[in-house]
Amino acid sequence: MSHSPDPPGTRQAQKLRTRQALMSASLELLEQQSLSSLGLREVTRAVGISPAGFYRHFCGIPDLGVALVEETLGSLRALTAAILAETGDTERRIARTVELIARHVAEQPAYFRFLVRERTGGVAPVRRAIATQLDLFSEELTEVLAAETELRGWQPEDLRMLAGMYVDQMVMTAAALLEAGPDATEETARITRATRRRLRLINVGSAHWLDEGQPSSA
Amino acid sequence: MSHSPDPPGTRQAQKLRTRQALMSASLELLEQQSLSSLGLREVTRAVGISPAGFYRHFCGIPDLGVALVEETLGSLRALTAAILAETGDTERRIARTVELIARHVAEQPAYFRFLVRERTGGVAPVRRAIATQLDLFSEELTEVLAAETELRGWQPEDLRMLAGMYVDQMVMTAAALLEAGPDATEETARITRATRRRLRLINVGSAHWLDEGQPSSA
DNA sequence: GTAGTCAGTGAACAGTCGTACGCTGAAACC
DNA sequence: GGTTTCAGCGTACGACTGTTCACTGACTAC
Repeated sequence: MSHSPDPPGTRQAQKLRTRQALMSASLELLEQQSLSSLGLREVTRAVGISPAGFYRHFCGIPDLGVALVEETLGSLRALTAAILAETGDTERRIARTVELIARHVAEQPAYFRFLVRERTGGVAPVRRAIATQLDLFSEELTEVLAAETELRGWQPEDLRMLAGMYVDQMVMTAAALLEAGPDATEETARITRATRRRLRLINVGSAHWLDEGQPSSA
Repeated sequence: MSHSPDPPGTRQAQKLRTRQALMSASLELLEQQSLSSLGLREVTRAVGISPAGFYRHFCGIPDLGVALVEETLGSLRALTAAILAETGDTERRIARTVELIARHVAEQPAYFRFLVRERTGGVAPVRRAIATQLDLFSEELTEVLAAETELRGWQPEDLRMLAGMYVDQMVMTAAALLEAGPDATEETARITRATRRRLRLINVGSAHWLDEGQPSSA
């Protein structure tokens, strides 16, 4: 029997699979607690490997946390890319943006919950990793905004400020939606409505920023 | 010796003092971790009482957390009262508001760190308690805004939205200042500058809200 | 085919954890 | 005065924690 001697790369593939299992199991456990209280044994038990096996993949829970940040990045990238691809008039873009946030949060609640919770959590390296990523998105958004015709003539620092407000608004909306839970349709509607209103206010503010927003005119 | 038989109420006073010690010790320990990983023994050890003694004051760590929320309220009340008492033109009020936030956070970092961290932390009752309090502040602020002459003619829901933005902006600023640390004067200046800019944008937005902010005009 | 690599094991380590029990001694009460 | 109350103690319990070590056995490379 010329059975192929197991597909090549079986070794490394299996290792990756276990690593992935550790991460997604952690993500599940983290829905009800925070990273600083997550136990190493708790994770390995959920995956079905021995505690010692954990160290073949991570040198500790904080390390796993940082890895989770990087994985979570995927969800965030997909969301922001979808938002930035949005076209149409302002009101339509606001509606679609909020819609997109709500859908992504509903589809991948664990990722967003992790980000929102550990952004201010008790594990410094994870906090830093999340902050770095959000800053990165903010910078990307700044560049996109710089190309916007409505924002012609804006100072770079003002553009950064505006981008930061959008990013923070996204995070806060995600946090509120998660807190409401998946079945609270009425509360969810309330949150998305409030977010649309906020984005509208920010847009009105930017429309008149150059008229009276700069302190130099004082 | 007609020594007074100890001031009356010694018993209750001592109990209160121990309770207070438990709470402030917890607050200190929480600067480096989150509530869901805070150990009961860890707290009693810091205070110098036996683990069993803890139960004379709280029925568990989550209970202590909720009590901490109520205590923390004092700091928040002082801050918001100071902000609301501010007068003068818009730009001056913005500057003073941000100044006040920075000072309060610098003077009572532990309280604000606790609020910011546990607002999205892993302990549901504490999360709810903080959300309730922040909602309360938001409502109070809504009523104050309703009396503002510049906001005459605003819909109640729009006022609530604006108040919510201010509150969230406060929380986010506090979070950023805490993350920077007390000695990062340059970073602190950067943060306060950015916050002033944001508040300015919100103000410009509200100044033109009635002109074009309402979706009914579409 | 044979030697080497290495993901995962299983046992043991010294701690820590939350909780329960009955006790003590001082404050509070009548 | 005597009696009651009760904050805090000491001890003990079983369960759980992170980390280490030498090990096995399936995969890989030559």
